[in-house]
Amino acid sequence: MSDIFKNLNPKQVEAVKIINGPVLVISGPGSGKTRCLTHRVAYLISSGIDPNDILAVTFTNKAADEIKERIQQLLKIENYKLKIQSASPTIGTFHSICLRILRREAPLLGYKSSFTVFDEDDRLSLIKKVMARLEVDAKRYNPQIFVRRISKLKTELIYPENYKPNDFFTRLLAKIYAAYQQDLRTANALDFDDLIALTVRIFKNHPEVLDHYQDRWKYVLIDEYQDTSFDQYSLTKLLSQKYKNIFAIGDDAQSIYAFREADIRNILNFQKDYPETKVIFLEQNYRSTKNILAAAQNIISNNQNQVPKTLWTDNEKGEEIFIKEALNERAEAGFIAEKISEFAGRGYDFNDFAVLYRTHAQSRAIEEFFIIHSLPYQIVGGIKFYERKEIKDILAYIKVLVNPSDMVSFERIYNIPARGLGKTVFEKILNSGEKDLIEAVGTLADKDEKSKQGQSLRKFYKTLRGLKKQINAGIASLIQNIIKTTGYEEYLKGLSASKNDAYANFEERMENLKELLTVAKKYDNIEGGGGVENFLAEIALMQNTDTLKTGVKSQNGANKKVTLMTIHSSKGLEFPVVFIAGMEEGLFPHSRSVLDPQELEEERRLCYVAVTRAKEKLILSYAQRRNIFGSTQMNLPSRFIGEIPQNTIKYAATGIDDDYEEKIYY
DNA sequence: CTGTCGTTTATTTTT
DNA sequence: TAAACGACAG
Repeated sequence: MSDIFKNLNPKQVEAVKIINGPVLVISGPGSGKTRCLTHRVAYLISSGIDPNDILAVTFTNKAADEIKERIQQLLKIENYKLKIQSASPTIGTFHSICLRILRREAPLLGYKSSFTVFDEDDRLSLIKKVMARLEVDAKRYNPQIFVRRISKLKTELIYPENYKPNDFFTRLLAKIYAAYQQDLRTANALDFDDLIALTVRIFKNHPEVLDHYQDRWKYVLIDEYQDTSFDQYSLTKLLSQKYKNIFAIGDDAQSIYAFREADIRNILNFQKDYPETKVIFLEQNYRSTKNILAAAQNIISNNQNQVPKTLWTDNEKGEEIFIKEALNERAEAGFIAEKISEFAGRGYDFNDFAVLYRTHAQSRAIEEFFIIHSLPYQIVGGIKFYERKEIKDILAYIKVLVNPSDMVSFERIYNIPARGLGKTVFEKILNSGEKDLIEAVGTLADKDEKSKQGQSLRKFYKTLRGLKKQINAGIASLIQNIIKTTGYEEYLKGLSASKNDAYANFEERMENLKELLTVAKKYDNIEGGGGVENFLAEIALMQNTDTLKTGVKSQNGANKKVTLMTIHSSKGLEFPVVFIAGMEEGLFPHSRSVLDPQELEEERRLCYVAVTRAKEKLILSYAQRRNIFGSTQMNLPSRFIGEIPQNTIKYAATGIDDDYEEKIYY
């Protein structure tokens, strides 16, 4: 029993031990948030609570996996006498948990349980289609605007039937929204926002269903509560309404996703929602030096909208925060590269370094200088595995086989590989009135047996029918069959042969398909894996290969790399040495945010997140001039620099060794 | 279908 | 500046 508390400080113990009633844990950066959460779950189980009664919700798959793993380890150590062998708590992302609920309950809303999940791409394609149909000029109105607005409405739980437009644009939006939602229905598909919002709708409209899930999960834990949006907030509130055993953990100061509808008020108002709440502050920081922590603290203290708290640490004072003024972004990049080379010789590995920036565009200059200095690096946030064409193509085939009403996926594949079918035929198939698009192909083929096109249709029909039969024969073999019977490999060969497609070479694409096969095989091997539908859905809810490859990452130092990424993607991570580049007014805080006090506060939180990633060394830099969209801008140093206490700062010498441009071009 | 040309637009993105 | 997209010609 005692092992659960062994590595916890008194505050953490307190948070872990309160079993009943609402608990809010405000957990500062580096204060052991995940530890607190996982130990709490372990403690609940050790106190005799049925693991089945526990639900833990996270935002990312990565977080869910980490929590699962750590709980398992804890329970192994504790070696409980309990039934934990057979039962385990439910741990997953908001989306995956709602997916599971909807697989059972979607018929209540008139969707088939086998519904497809549309990802970001599918959703955009569908919006474009809708706009074309309604003759909305895509030049005048960027389709993305509608995607965003609709997404926003859904997180506010507003659907077309209760949306009240009030001017020309919103009337247009309402029209598109209604058509889009209708099309989703026709396709028997849900988008990401639907997963949450429709679950909430079911809970609201069907009290008996809500009651069932309230009893199913009597203990609800939510990670990163500051990042919840209104729909997610509503969901957790409904779920925990009956037993009120809600445990929310997070840090208002690290709320940086307002632009994705995260609403900081959810955490700020938690006590209003649950008057019985016990609030616990985790303020001891185990990560950073005193200097770094002081800097972070001073920066964030300039925000009005926050829960007051005082972080402290037993760590040593550490070095001063290093600030470098560079002539331009190239000089800045050169400085960072040289510093890393210098430190790397003194006991640091390359993966001890992170270079953080506000915008992706900043990575280019840095990258260039890393190459010049032969520094190994990786950029986080590049092309996502599942967004690659070859992966999307094959998945689209599977989607059509599973859900022949999915016109978005069908549109993707009807002429890939090229089989002489054009847009006109596609429209015909779509407007045939047949719900099953595969059958529509067959019917159309029957109509004209003779023509070249008719024969092509017949062949396509046969291919799809043949594949459909193998749908339950294992996902891996299904994929192999798709590649074989459609001639996809030859198609890829042809693609890479056309000179324009330089970077997407054949071998690389085949490698990616192999990777997909590996995932599929893994999935096939899970007993009761839930079949193709769930394979597709889970993939839709998963972004990077990294998520899949955890554990494969080499630990042996063979390929240690400096990490380059946006501050947003650095949340939750830590590094011994952190560089924050582009500390300039207009860039950070971003010019789009400086006018609105709310947005400025979010930028400040972003800065707080960035600074608190650092364990030992923190190096900030800014450029006097920066090339931005072709023209040179002169920016003042970021106001955030001025919010750091002077006695923790050391300014680097400027001027003398700044001529990096000369160094390259002489 | 493919390539070219002009136009547009450039913050962050857990699902 | 440059890259991404869409229109349109071949």
